[in-house]
Formats: sequence, C-alpha cells, structure tokens
Amino acid sequence: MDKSRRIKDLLYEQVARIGKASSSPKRLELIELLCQGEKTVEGLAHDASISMKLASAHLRVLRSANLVESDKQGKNVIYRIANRAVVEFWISIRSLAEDRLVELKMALTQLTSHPKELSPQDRESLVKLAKKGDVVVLDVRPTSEYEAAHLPYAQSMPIEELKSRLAELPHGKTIVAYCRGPYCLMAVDAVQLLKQQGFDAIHLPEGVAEWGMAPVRTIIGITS
Amino acid sequence: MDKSRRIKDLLYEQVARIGKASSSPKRLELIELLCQGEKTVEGLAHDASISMKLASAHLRVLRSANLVESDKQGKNVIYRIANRAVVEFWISIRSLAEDRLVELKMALTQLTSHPKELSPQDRESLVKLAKKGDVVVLDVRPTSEYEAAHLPYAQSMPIEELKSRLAELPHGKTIVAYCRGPYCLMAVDAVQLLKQQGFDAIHLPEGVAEWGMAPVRTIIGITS
DNA sequence: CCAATAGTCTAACGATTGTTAGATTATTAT
DNA sequence: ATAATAATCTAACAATCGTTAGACTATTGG
Repeated sequence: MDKSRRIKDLLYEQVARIGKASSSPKRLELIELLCQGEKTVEGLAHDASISMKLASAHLRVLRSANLVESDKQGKNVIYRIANRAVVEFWISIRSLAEDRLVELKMALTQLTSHPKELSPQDRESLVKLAKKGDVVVLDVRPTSEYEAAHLPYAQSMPIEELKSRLAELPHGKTIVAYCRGPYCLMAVDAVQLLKQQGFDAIHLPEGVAEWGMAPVRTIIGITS
Repeated sequence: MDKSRRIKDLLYEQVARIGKASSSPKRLELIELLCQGEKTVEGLAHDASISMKLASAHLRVLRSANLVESDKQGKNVIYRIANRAVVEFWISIRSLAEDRLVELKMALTQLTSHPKELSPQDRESLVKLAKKGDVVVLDVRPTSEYEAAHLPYAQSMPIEELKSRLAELPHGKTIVAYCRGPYCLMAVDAVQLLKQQGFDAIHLPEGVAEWGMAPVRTIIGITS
C-alpha cells in the first residue's frame, strides 16, 4: 500500500511543524515570555534581547504553527499564547530537556543551590504559609506580568524597584522570591540582594506557568 | 547584566536541542516506532520507508539529543527509546499538534469515523470486557512489538496473517483492533477486512504508548 | 582467509533556515 | 497633511539541515 505511506507522511509532517517551531532558542524564549502574559512585539524583543525585526520574524513562525495569536490594538500588535496546551507543551519540552541533557542539568544546579521543583504538597503548604502571613511571597517580575497572573497571595515588587522598597519587607519572616520560571534569573538576583541586606530570603524556581495559572487572554478577562 | 543573558541563551539553546531533534517528520516516526519496542536500524528503515543510510543519520541526531540509546548485538545495532519521558514527550507534542493544527485534525477525522481517544473510564471497561471474554482485543502489529509490550488481554494477530487466520476469531463478539497508535493505519485496514468478512469489528486508535505501557528495555526485561 | 551483512563516517549537493537591511503599511500625534 | 511610531514584508546573505553516494569498519558464516 503506497497510499497509507502518503497519509502517514502527511501526519508526521504536521507534528513536525510543532517541532520546527520549537527548534530555535529564541522562539522558545518568546513562548516562555508569552506564558507570563500578553505582550507587544517591542516588549518581547526587549525581553529576549533581540531586534524587533527578528522578533517579528520568529513570531511569524510561531503564529504559522498556531502556537500564538495576535491582534492589533492601536499602534501595537499584541501577542499571546494560543492555548493552555501550549503552556503545557513548553513545560513538557523543558522537562524532557532537563531529564535528558546533562549540560542543562549542570547549568541549572550551578544557578541555585536547590534546583528542585516543589511537589504538590510543598505548594499547598507554601500557599498556607503565605495565607497566614508567615512567609512573604514576592513576585519580582514587571508589574504587567504580575497583573496578568501571579501565585496565590504573592506581592508584586519588580526587581528594579526592589532596592528602593526594602523598607516594605519584614525582617523576621522568610521571603520567597519567584519570577518567570527556572530559566529566569531575576529571582536569583533578588534573593542575593535580600540576603546581603540581612533578610531571610529563598528562591522559588517555579513561575506561574509551572503552577498551572498562566494567562491566555487577560485583557478580555478570559483564561480558557 | 550581560552575564545573565549568556546563561539564558545557554539554557534555551539546550531545550532547543530537543526541538531540533523533533523537527523532522521521519525522526518523529522513528520515535513512534521505537515506542513500540527496540529495533534494528534495518527494521526502523523498513518500517519508516527510508534507506538505511538515512535512518542511520536520523538516529544519530536522536542519539546526540539523548532521546534514544543503542548498543551492538552481533551484527546488528539495536536502538531503543532512552526513557519513559521520551514516550510522554512524543504523546505531548502529538497532542499539541492535534490541538493546534486544523490540517492534522481534519486528516485524522477522515481516517476513522470516531477518532476520539478513550477516557480512563472507557479504558477500564474495555479491559473488563476483554477479561471476561466479551470482546476480543486484537494486536495487529508484528509479533516482536506485541512481545515487547501489548494492551491487557490482547491477542496477537499481525495484519499479514489476519486473512489466513480468520477462523480463529469468533463471529458473535465485538473485535477491537489496535496497532501502533493513531498514525498507524494497520488497524484501520484490519477493521475494514474484518467487516467485509462479516465480523463485528471496531478500531481503537490508541496504542501501547498512549496506554502508558511502552517498553524501554524489553530484552533485558527492565521496563524503567 | 574471504565474502557477505549491518551499520557508520565523510563529503557533497541542494533545500531550508536565521538574520539583517531596506522599503512599505497602518496608526497616532501634531 | 506630515512626521513619528510599531510592525510587517521582501530580498539577500550566510549557516544549517536533509539526503544521497562512496569509502570504511565490525561481525559472522563458509
């Protein structure tokens, strides 16, 4: 049967479109950024340290694989993750990379002293502690990302403002800082600064995507 | 900080290695084939309808991303999936493709009348029926793949032998045929043949990978 | 030892990408 | 209207990838 070969080729080719879309480091970074909330091309280009032209080209590829959506709002084009399924895929490919690639595992353990993610029970007890006020959960991402989605009982304090807002933080309690996820270093820097200032700070390598609360359409208020 | 940019680039580059490995249709097909059990280069080349040289080249890429392992047994080199995590990733990228790409969704609905996968409850009741003997679950893949792993209470009857072994099948009961997964058409053909012969046959689009029972090291008998 | 088998390695080709520059479009502000 | 902004489109280059052919390396069977 030659016909079933043609059909199979067609099917695998379609799946490979997703693979191709995720075969570029910068495109993966754009996906992770969009997992934090919707953004303009300029914002994405800035956060990923690339030119707007290049960001636009990469976003074009992501859009042609239906992984992201965009629409125009005034002068800006707003991009967002198409689907919660995309967020889950990003976590899935990242987990596989961490599982299979020693280079990545080593680079991650160098970043933080305890690179492990929290178990569901750990998460629950962290939420409880934060609710009671026994720990302070600090979201050090830009305010817009905090507004799009944040961890339960988290308080927003962007890394740029941290140094000037230290007075707002308690000295007795443990401060748990998080940012965009394990590949984002803002929380690492925040913890370093806080420790220097005598605070009891620890780093949470997970972000909103890992907690399953990433936004999809925050402006309209739908999170499907 | 320019240092954190360099670290980030390094991290995303590693994840992109997985994306690159899954950016070729033939490599994805090789992964799916290896999810059925370990195979030689020749066997893989045959099943994927490519030359042995090309199969070798693709397997080299998969191995350099640590997604597959190989070792030599006599004249042959046996390849196998590195990890259960790889099986899960294959299902994950395929699901995302089916979720996001209309072309794939349409091609799949054309293949079978009811392309939906079974819910966990459906699976449970299918196993119960098969256990009681009320339905016959037919594995139409090659015998070696059946031996590597198969669905509970499934009976092996490779598609090539099916026509000559029809006498072994009961006429009153429903026959549920499955193969390598939704992209493999052997079970579709089997159901067509069985229906022509007056059997009550239905197609199960899922395979062992989807049921979470894919093998990793069948020859040594370890399935970690 | 020689031939056959199973597979890899190297080199090479064309095709596909990543990246940048320059021109172009739509929107807003003056 | 005109200028400025935000982004895309087109074209072009270099870099990478897919694919094939040819030489090469183990292993096995006679």
